Amino acid sequence: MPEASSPAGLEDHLGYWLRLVSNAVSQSFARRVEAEGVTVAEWVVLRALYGVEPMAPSQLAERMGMTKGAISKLADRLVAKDLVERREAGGDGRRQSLALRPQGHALVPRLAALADQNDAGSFEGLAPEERRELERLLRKLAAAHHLTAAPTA
Amino acid sequence: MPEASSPAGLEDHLGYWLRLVSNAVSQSFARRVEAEGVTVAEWVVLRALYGVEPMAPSQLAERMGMTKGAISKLADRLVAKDLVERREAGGDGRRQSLALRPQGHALVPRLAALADQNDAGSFEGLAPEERRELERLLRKLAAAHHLTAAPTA
DNA sequence: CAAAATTAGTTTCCTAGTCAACTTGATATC
DNA sequence: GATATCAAGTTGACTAGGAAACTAATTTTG
Repeated sequence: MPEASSPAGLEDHLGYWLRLVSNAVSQSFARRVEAEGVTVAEWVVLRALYGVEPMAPSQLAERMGMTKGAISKLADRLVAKDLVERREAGGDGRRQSLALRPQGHALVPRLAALADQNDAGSFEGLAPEERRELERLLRKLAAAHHLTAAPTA
Repeated sequence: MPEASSPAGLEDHLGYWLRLVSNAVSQSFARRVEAEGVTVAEWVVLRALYGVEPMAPSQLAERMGMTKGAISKLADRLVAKDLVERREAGGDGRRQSLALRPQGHALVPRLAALADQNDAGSFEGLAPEERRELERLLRKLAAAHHLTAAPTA
């Protein structure tokens, strides 16, 4: 606990530790997936599109907590890499839907393996029950903040 | 648990939940400090310089896990805002040191209060003992990854 | 002590986001 | 049915950071 008279320090905030560890884990994962030519955000999109019906950009934006502008550019990059395909959706000329192309579909399991490895490496410092507890706490916070996030399932 | 045959989903990774919650907490904090005209990274620098001897940019870079290039620009912005001062350090013409200017010093307690509020709001979904446990786990991970981070003390 | 290597910080180019203005298509209202 | 409004996506200006080339000052080495 800090002295009564001094302002709270960085280390006194849970948010600080969260950001510190999260950034390290994400950077580690970014380095891994870079070898497959994609970014973390691109992995999230690819996985979200895997094994489900084609999805609207706006839906992705909501799930990923990104703006529609960001998704638009992200989709551009994935299309340029031939991993994802844009289609006109339904009768509505505005709506489109994004779907995996074969190359993108094939990539998902490899990226998932990298994610598995990264998780294993990043959290090996915790005992199994600690990992479970961490997950429980994080999920609880996500729920409390209505971070509905990726159903992928 | 995912089916044996399907690749792991986003939700199956602890890193995913960590990033999700961390981003939400950081964005929330970013919105708060914006009212004081600074960014989260700037708060970290200001707090790190508060109540200690002037510090070299390279030292800050290491503590914050940022490149020296990033710190150089960050320092530029803080100097432009008159919150921080650059000095030539010691006899070595290369080294410099960064120190708070009065305005910067005065700002720290106000930003610390915002950080307190943000932490309170972000983690109110957890019981006190859960918060302590989360902090313990995060610190343990930080230590395991040699994220020595900010001593501020 | 001159030349080479090293170190601290800066700068340039690039990437990936946000925000807000814009375009275009659909819907609602009069 | 013309017009106003709304919704989906795109675009452009801007921001923050990383990587690597660069500058300048010090230190090491021959």
